[in-house]
Amino acid sequence: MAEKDASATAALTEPRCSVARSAQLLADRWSVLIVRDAFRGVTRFSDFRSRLGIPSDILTARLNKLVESGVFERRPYRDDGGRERLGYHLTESGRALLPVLGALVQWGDTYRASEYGPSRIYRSATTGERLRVAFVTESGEVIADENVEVVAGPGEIDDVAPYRPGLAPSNP
Amino acid sequence: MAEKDASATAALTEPRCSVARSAQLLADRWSVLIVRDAFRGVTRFSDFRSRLGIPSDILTARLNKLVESGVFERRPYRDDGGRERLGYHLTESGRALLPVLGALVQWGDTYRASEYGPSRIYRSATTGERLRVAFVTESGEVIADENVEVVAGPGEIDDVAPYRPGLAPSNP
DNA sequence: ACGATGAGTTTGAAAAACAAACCTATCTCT
DNA sequence: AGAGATAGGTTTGTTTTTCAAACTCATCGT
Repeated sequence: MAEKDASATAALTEPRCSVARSAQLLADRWSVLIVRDAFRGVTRFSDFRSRLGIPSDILTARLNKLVESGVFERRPYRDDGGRERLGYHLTESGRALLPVLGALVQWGDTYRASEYGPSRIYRSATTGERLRVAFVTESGEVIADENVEVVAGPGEIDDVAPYRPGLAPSNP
Repeated sequence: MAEKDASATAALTEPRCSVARSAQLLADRWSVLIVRDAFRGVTRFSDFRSRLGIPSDILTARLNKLVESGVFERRPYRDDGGRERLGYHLTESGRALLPVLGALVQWGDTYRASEYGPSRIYRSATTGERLRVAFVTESGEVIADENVEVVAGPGEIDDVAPYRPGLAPSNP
């Protein structure tokens, strides 16, 4: 209850590393699949439930967490001859997860390919061209992964080395 | 042991959806952080352990899983006056996860920003320009998320609608 | 009033994660 | 040769989380 507790909690639950913060929310067996299905147009509790085969208490818990963290918002809807209910819709923040899913799909299709071929294909809505996920500069130039380096930002606490693709990690 | 079992198992453990396959491997509390640290140059069991605060039995299990699935490979090393040991190094497949981490960082920095600023910054190794993750065509044109659509591929089993950014998911 | 339906809760059993102690092979030092 | 030291794990017993199945609750059309 004291401020000390609040900040101690924050230190534990709000790590400085974005990967850790994002992972805290998304890195469990179900959350990613829930978001994936949301991008496929699923909004209803019972649809998530039947498509994923997820226990309903877990679904409740995950949806609550995702709503609290602003990935989903609840929006009322009503079927003909039905009571008003709440559907789960991606917010702007939720829709911004598309590149995460895109990157995941791309990796899965490349390195853990299924015998059936890709199940989802990313295309330009305007030209229909096939898309992939890549690093780009602000001026729109595509940079190959081998030419990407990762360095410490202001939030970095760690004394760890930058990642440089040429210099293989630590012990070559 | 019969073929039937094998394929039934495959159906359960090797879903057609790349998101599901990738998530199966990476979407747990620790795997993402292990891979993140690997990109920061960590290779040793004890370094993963002390940096992450992960129980060692869990770390063993995760590293085994990641080695089995080809994200890491074990490589022997020897410190001065030490016995030979095995380090864990990202394979090509593991290094190909960089865009996944990049996308995750970008989302976290944007929608769940820490008060300290980003902890890791992605730059061009050649020009130093700041990078972001985006969808691009094969000819290198950057496509905004709003102009990305996702359609069923050959592996799709589902009768679900394509994702189109304009047409808000299902219940607008 | 009555049953149907969607969206959850509750309950008790099974699986996974956890912390801490322990083990093991090889090294250095004596 | 024997005594630590150390990295990299296993083992053990407890706590959390997940799971499946049953149950509740509010509201609808009949």
